[in-house]
Amino acid sequence: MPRGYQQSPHTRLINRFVADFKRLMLYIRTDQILVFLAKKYTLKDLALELNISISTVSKALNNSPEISEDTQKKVLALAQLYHYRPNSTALRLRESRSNHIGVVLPDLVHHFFTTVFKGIEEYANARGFNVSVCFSDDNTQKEKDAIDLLLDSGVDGIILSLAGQTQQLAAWSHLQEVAAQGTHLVMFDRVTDHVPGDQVMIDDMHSAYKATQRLIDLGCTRIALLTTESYLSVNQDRQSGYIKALKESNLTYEAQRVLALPKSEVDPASLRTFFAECPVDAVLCVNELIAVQAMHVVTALGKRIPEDVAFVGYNNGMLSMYSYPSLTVVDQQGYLMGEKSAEVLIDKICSKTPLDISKYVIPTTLVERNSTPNTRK
Amino acid sequence: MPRGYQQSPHTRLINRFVADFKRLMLYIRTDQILVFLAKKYTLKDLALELNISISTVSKALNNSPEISEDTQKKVLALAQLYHYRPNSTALRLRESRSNHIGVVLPDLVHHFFTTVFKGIEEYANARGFNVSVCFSDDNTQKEKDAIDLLLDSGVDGIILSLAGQTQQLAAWSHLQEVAAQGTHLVMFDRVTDHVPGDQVMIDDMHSAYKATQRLIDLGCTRIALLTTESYLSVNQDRQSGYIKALKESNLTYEAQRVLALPKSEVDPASLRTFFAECPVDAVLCVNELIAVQAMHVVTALGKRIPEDVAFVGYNNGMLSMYSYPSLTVVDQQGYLMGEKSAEVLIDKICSKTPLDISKYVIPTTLVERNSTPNTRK
DNA sequence: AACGACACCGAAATCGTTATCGATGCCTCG
DNA sequence: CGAGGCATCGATAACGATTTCGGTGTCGTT
Repeated sequence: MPRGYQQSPHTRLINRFVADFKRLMLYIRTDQILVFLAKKYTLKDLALELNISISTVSKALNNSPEISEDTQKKVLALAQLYHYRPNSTALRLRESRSNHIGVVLPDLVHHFFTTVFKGIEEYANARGFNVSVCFSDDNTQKEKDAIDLLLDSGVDGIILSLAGQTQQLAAWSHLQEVAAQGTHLVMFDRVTDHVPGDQVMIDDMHSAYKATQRLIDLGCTRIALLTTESYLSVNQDRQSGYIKALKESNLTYEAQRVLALPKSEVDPASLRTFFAECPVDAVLCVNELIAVQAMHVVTALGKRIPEDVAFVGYNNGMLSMYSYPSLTVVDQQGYLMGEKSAEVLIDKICSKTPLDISKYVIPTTLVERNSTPNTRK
Repeated sequence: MPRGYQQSPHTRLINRFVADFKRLMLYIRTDQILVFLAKKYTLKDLALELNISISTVSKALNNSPEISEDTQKKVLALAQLYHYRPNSTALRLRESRSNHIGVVLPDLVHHFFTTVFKGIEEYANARGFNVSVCFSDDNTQKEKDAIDLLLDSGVDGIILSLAGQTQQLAAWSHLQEVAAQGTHLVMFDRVTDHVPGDQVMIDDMHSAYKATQRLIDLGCTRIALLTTESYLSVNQDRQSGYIKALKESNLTYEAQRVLALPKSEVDPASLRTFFAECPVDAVLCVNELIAVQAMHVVTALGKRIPEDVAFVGYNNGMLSMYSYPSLTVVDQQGYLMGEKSAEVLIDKICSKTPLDISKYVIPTTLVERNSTPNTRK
């Protein structure tokens, strides 16, 4: 026997019998062909069965030139027969990379986050990365738990949009922990400078400015703003843009035309009193959910959209598309934002030299539909 | 020196200096405090620094009784200082469990899948499991790729809802591969018996039967069905339920009152011709997207909802809630379905003895809103 | 004084994989 | 016939953590 000089042939034979016997026992015990087949095969199993060493099997499967064609064929055949897949955990341990990123989202009911996530997922998958998701429900404690879970699961990086409460409380310690673990962080949409990490966002101020400007161009002069309570930085920026556009056109900014709703739910009654007391000819809403509900209220008050009141919202989602009338919106291009976030993160993970922290601004577009007139009144 | 009899004190000292030196070099090279701190600390690092063995550090961190209080305090202090976290990959390799499940969804634009996913995610997180998501876009090849990615990433189990194309082509091999890998599989909503795995679903036939029955009770006699092209088993079942209810009430089932739309997009023109040519007093739609669009068309034709035409849809989503009029729907209780799927899967993963394959039926409810009259006509 | 119990700690195996470094024959060439 | 090259393969370390087992010194008991 030409092989087997380093380990006695007898040992090999015995080992093989032991392996076979174990499988047989497993088979008999469960009495199910499927479970029998479902054993996770390792290099060791293949090696024992073929009576060659683990290294040889590994090299054969990896197309190493130092393995004879004959051996390689045998190995490949057996591997295929047993549906062998390398144990990814072992690989990760060696490579000390998991090809795995985590995403923390405030929620998933908003169409915006759904599309961002889609962008992240598709880009990451295309580069062979797995994506785990957690939700913060705009709650700081849940955000912390989510980050802990992701860090403990060994992700290479995290993409996150800040929970509302976190921005409100300015509680950054759980996020700084991410950097302390040497895990890369990318924030999108709701970002902060208090935590080291890249930022991907839209220019909220400018987009609101442009949307308001468009309403003014269409002949509107009494423009309302429906926003949420102020702790979300993006909404503050949008309000700034709204005010800037008004001032530039010499329209007075009246605080009574701004309604800040509690984020959790929209109260139709407060909308009714607002629109009843405050005559307006246009409304800018910081999301589509508020917009469609406001449109219902305004319609119920006997006003026509867009002739009497024009509406512009944010988020190019299903509600905007299929509302009646369909809603003109600022498209935040969530898909692009997701793609960019994933790209930035994965580039960082893959690069050896540390890259600088940077900020990216995704352009927005105004999608005009039937809630705004197509010509100046 | 009481300790150090197994390894010479000199070796220890040298090792510690080497460790310190390496860290120093890293520090100088990157010139960033943060990166300096961001080094991933291992048990080895702590052990070198404290001049004790790796085993001792491990036992100290795990509250082993055989470690002196003194030593444990020192270890814990250093671990905290360096933000030590055990390397999860190494743990997984030992435990041969990843505490990680994968989810494959046809898409995320449908509110239904969003809620199911939320249910899965929250339940899994509560039990310390990570959740990775992939999308099939109703495409068999992408479904296969997604499963490959998940299997390669070493998930303990997979939750999936079949891609439309997969059901159409009856292509099951990539799903059987999951079982062959010894990975547990749970299917929800769109399920099949051709693949070994648990099933969580609603009783589509019965829910459509009940919805149709309700319309009949409200005095409707000419009830239309808007469905998608037939390869989705759930929609076939719903059609059966619809037909059954008609027959039981001695209403004739007329094929012309059933419109099967291509899944990709709803063509308003075909809806217009359908409603123009086919006088109906009620419509059952297999999802909310079709329903709201049909409502727009019917409204445009001058009919009133619900007085002239009543509408019932599926999926209790944002569109149903905020459409005008708001839509009566069959609530599939996506959240419950997600929770149940995750529960079944994780129970299987955690149990040592193989459990039998089983099917679970989640009850549906009819959420009545303004698209159906509240009393009999 | 000798022996055993006990407290405390370290070495080594293990999980599955890859990469490095030998090691073995065989063949060829001088 | 011996040396060296080549083709082919195996042993081993390493990744980071846990756990079993064994070892050391101390102290108390007889």
